[in-house]
Amino acid sequence: MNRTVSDMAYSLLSYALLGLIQQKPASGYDLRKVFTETPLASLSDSPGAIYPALRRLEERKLVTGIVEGSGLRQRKMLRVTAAGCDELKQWLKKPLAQSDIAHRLEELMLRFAFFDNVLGEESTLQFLCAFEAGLKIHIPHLRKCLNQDGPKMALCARLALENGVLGYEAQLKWVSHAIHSYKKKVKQS
Amino acid sequence: MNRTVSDMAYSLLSYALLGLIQQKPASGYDLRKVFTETPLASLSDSPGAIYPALRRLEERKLVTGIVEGSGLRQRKMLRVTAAGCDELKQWLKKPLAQSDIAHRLEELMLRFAFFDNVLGEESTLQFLCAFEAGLKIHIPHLRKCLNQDGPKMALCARLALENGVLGYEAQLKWVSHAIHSYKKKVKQS
DNA sequence: AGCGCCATGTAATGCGTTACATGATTAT
DNA sequence: ATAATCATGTAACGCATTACATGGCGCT
Repeated sequence: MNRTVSDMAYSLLSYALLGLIQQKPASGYDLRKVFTETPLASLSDSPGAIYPALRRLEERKLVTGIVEGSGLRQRKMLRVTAAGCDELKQWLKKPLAQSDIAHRLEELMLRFAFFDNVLGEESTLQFLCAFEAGLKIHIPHLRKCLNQDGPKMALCARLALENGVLGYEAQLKWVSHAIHSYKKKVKQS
Repeated sequence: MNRTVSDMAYSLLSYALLGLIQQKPASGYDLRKVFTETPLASLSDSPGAIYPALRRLEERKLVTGIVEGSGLRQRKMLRVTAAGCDELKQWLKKPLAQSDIAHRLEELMLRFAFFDNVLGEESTLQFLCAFEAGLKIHIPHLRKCLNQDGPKMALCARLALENGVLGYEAQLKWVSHAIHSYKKKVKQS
């Protein structure tokens, strides 16, 4: 997977939590519900994952928590610090590598979902165009694999590979739709 | 993610290795190359993941290794045992849950890619039909989210959600193509 | 009175990541 | 000769998983 420390200072879960808290201050319980109830996020909703991750974010001063305890029954509301917002922005701005397209599509989409109000219009369009360009390189490569090895492969294996190709082609359709939507919005503002 | 021990006795990587070894006896190095060079498998190709995983498979008697050492420069060729083949079959035969469709599509496709020569035609078609049925439940659910929350969401977040929906719709197209291909093959034999 | 939800955690365990290490063989 | 590839590992580390634990609150 060739991922070095500089690529990922924090875990995906941490970034997702950071992004959600940035959108709207929330408690650990709120965040858990996002992962259990909403379709986005195939991330862990278990308290054993979330609370330690939040503690780490707090230790590293990316978020701060204020206990909203009316008596007992306390709720710790978390909000991002300036450093946290900066760290999030760094993550979102990471240039997208071809290997991200080949192996980490979910991470790319998770990042993109947090672009609003953090990255500007220019960066967003840049991301989408880079994504489109990457897909246009990756898809022919996959098709070549399919044409070369497909006839030799057993049926299910070949169908699974075709599934991958069709998935990427759907991504390509999406990205041109996304670019169109985004440009329309830019013009309106 | 609600995954209990009975759901996943071994890691995804372990099953992928087991499946590949079942297809064709291989050395650790061969298996690494599969993960670095072929498009299928977003799994780790690092020796620190693969060799320990192979050792565990050997300890648990799911594979056996014979050292093919012409002098030095040894190569340990691994092949599945009867127990290993059985364990693989158990994994492949697991009934697919709705949560698999919502959160673990990659795992489903990985499983499907190993169906050839392990599961029969009936199980394979059953899997595809269950997958299709699951998608037909999941897609309207996602669409509903999009229609309800979409207007309230910021643009990138909404586009990311749309990306998910389009992805699942591509899956639905694929599955009907796959069922068609598979039925054609069954008739021929 | 008891059940389910709110709300936050901890402990043991297993596994993947990263980085390091070793040595043989083939190509240039 | 020396770089790249073959081939297999180990050690420290971080993090997710699983299961367990605690207690208040609201409803019936």
